[in-house]
Amino acid sequence: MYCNILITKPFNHTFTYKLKPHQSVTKGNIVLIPFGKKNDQIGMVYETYNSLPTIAKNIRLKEIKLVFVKLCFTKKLIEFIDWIANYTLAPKGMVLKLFLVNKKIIEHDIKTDKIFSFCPTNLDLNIEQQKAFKVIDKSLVSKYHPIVLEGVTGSGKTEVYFEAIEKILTQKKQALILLPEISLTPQLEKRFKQRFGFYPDIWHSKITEKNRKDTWHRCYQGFPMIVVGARSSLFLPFKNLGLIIVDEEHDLSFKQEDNIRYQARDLAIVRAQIEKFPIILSSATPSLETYNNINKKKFTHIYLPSQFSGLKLPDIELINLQNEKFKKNNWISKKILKTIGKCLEKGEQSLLFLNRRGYSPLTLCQNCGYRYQCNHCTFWLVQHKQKNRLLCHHCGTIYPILSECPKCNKPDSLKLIGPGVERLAEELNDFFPQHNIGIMSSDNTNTTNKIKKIIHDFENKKIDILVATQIMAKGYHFPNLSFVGVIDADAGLMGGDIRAIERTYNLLQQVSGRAGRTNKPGKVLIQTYYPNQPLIQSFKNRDRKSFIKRSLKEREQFNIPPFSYMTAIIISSSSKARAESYSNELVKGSNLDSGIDFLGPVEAPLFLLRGQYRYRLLLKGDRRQILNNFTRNLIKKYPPPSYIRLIIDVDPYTFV
DNA sequence: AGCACGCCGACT
DNA sequence: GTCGGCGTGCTC
Repeated sequence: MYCNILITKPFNHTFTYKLKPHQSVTKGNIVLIPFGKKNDQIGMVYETYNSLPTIAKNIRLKEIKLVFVKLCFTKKLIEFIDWIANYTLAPKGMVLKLFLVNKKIIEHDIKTDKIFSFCPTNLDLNIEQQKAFKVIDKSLVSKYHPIVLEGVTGSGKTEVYFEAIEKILTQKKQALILLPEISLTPQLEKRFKQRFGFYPDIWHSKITEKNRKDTWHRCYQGFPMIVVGARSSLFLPFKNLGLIIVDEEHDLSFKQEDNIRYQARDLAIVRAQIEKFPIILSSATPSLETYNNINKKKFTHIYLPSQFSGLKLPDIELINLQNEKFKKNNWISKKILKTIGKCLEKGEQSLLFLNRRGYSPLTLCQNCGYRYQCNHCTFWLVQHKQKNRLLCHHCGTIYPILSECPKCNKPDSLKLIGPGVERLAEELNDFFPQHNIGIMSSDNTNTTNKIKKIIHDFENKKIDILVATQIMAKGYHFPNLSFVGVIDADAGLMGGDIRAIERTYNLLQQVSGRAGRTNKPGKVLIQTYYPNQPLIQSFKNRDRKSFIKRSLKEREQFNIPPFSYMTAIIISSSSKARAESYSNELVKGSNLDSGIDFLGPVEAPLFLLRGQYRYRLLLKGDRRQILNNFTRNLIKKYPPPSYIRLIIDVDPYTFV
């Protein structure tokens, strides 16, 4: 007997192997095989033959080393793998690798000593929540359309989907809650425990090897369980999955941008379709794509109004920076300072939001104008005062802070342009020296203990004013926070990136949602140079509907997603000339009558990244399948030489 | 993706 | 002389 095996390496094709006399396999079996110099690589049986297949005539076939008899992927799971590879244009072997993770997990021997015990509880939902749950409940049995659960922060979306999970638990099935970021898991874990009395399984890149093995195998065995996880948990081998929740559906982190490129939320919808179970997309600010699907009646829409939760929405006010006179190296307006002062008097906390890490985003020489730039990337270096260094936020390279200009050698000539969170904290300190000012950014929240400490300090009023980046915009609940100041609402509106506008809107909404959540309404002040900008206006008037409507209309006019399909091809090489000439070859080689629009090649936004020169091509078409076939044929016709690295990004998030 | 083979520069 | 840089090609 012979079989073709898909290996967890970047191949689209299978490799043929011989079976040992006593072995037998079926499609989906996980096996250990010799491959190249290694003699124990993991793979999956993809086709089986009773006699030698013709393709493998001139090759010395190797034998399968070991068949994991207990491990066999189902037809539906293989269908899902094939679908992902076909859609994302990633090598099938790499897609398989997402599911098989690593050898240690596969080889782990399975023991089920855990006992599943769960007592249903009856929880009080308010009228609106009950109404919402009724819609979900109906689809839990009859199903099919993905359900969008929309409601502002604090309106009780979690309680509603917990109710659905309870139902899944009583049916002894499995459910998955997908979160956009690891940092959100502890919060949800805690709430879950409070609600259900036991902890869910956690799955993301930082869990321990033991938990990883345990969770993977219990998923595979179909043990009743709830998994809370980041993107990668979508690739767990659930045998008995009955529901997926995608929390913070709109979050751009669901789009994986390194390694294999995929949109976890979109793939979750596909998995639900293939395996025939319901899926709930939960968000305070559903994405444009999702709204479009609601409009087209592909998704069911549930809206949770906030007024039933006793929640008071904060008062939003704009500050026109054009009328503001700032002292040198000051960025906080008088009105914000005054409001913070009032809060401090009342013993309430404030938060300043600026989405910029470090002390200063740009350093230049006052004498010769030299700008500090990363040696490997087209990117300014960011000054970090706390860690006393310059840092490239793209590749992470650390540079020392020099006392003189590296170009003209003039001492003490360096000037720091613009603020980061560290610098704002310094400014605040000048005004409120007797109060505690905290900083929260990815630089000081990179371990769970550090996060816990900051959250704890803020909750216990050891911090009076917190200066934070977007890292705090998600999920945290600070009961005594009554004021939020946005330092630069205009950041992210420039640069022609259409998604940036949507992102800014969401960020503003999330950030201002932090203000005054318990019984007293909060205050939000927003600094902007463009108070009449449509986005700013619709945000101030809480008119997200018209914002969405206008954005969708714009996209329809320009025929961009979700009204067309795009694929980006990123061509990179350490040689600029080689990258350029291969890019041109691709463009010349493409048939102009194909109905596919071709843009580029252009220098990628980060032209030099980690020492690689990068060009971008953008393909646009009306149908995904046609566009994908076109892309596949193009690459087949012009296979990249080994000195060129190709990244194919299906549904790219930046259209530059 | 790994890994080995092989061809060039710069060290004891 | 050789150590090691990475460009190139192969894996049933």
